[in-house]
Amino acid sequence: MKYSTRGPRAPAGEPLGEAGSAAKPLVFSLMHAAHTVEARLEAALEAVGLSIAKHGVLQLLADAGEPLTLSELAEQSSCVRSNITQLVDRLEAEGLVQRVDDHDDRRIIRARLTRAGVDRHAAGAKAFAAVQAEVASAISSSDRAVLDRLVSRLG
Amino acid sequence: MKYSTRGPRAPAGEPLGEAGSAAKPLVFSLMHAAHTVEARLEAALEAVGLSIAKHGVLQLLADAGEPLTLSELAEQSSCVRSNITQLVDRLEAEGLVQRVDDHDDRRIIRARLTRAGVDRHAAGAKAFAAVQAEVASAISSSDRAVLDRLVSRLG
DNA sequence: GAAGATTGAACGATCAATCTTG
DNA sequence: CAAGATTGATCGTTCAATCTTC
Repeated sequence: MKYSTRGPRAPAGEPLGEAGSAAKPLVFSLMHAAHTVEARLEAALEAVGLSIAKHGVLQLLADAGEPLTLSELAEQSSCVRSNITQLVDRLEAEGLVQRVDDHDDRRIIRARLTRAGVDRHAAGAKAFAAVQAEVASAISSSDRAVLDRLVSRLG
Repeated sequence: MKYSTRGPRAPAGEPLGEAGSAAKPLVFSLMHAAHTVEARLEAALEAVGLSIAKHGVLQLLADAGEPLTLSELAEQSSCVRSNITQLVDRLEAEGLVQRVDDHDDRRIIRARLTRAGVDRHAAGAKAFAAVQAEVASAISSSDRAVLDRLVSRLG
């Protein structure tokens, strides 16, 4: 979910004395930062007709360089299979991917990038990279180190 | 959206030479950290029968200490009004809030915490605070300062 | 007409249940 | 029965269109 960016307005048992240090809980700072970045990614991708989710699937297929089964896509996206079913439905409706059957195992269905899908992915990757660079430039490498430590402690 | 936690497997133009420093783009580190925290919040709230969104609304009502109009809830939640309409539908169906009409202006509808809503909010706030404390304890105050700077630069 | 709320459609996500194939 | 994919339900979110009331 898109957690509200504003923390509790008047935290119940707010410990006074930290007046100047803006005691907004870490949790909110973190989520606010992440949502800001996500919003930028969404805006950049929207300009080329993609969502983050769609770009994610196209990226996986482009990286693989060959069609992937829907289960593989689900696993690599860390989501459930039914999610991919629907995402691929929409991508297919837009003509960006195509379902292809496996002739050996008829349970298996792969998603294949179409010509349009390859093009769209290229545009998406460009937009995505631009945001990434923009964000990276706002952050010093020492800040980055802190963030990495944070991630590893939280993960 | 719940952005995939894993960055690009083999970034296109990956600049070699930073081998040891795990060159996963900042963007991914940040979102991964945020999603980890969000997942913990979700799990903690689920245990008391709440989602992050529902807890958010209950929190606003509890903070206000009085019924709020649906528009006020939407504004303070940074979401569109229709979102609140449906959220309040579900909260009302669960008996946690109640819609109350305004007798002066018949367009206005307020959400009021029920007794059960007050109790549920208390449980949610406790669960929420526990996660907050847990996260805070994993982070030094100097790291916190970095994160705050990050937020302000990104916002 | 503008404001407050609702409804309907769509997207992205999850879960449970089902269908088909192995 | 397992595995792969789909369907249907629900949640949270947005947007566009509508209804009622000011």
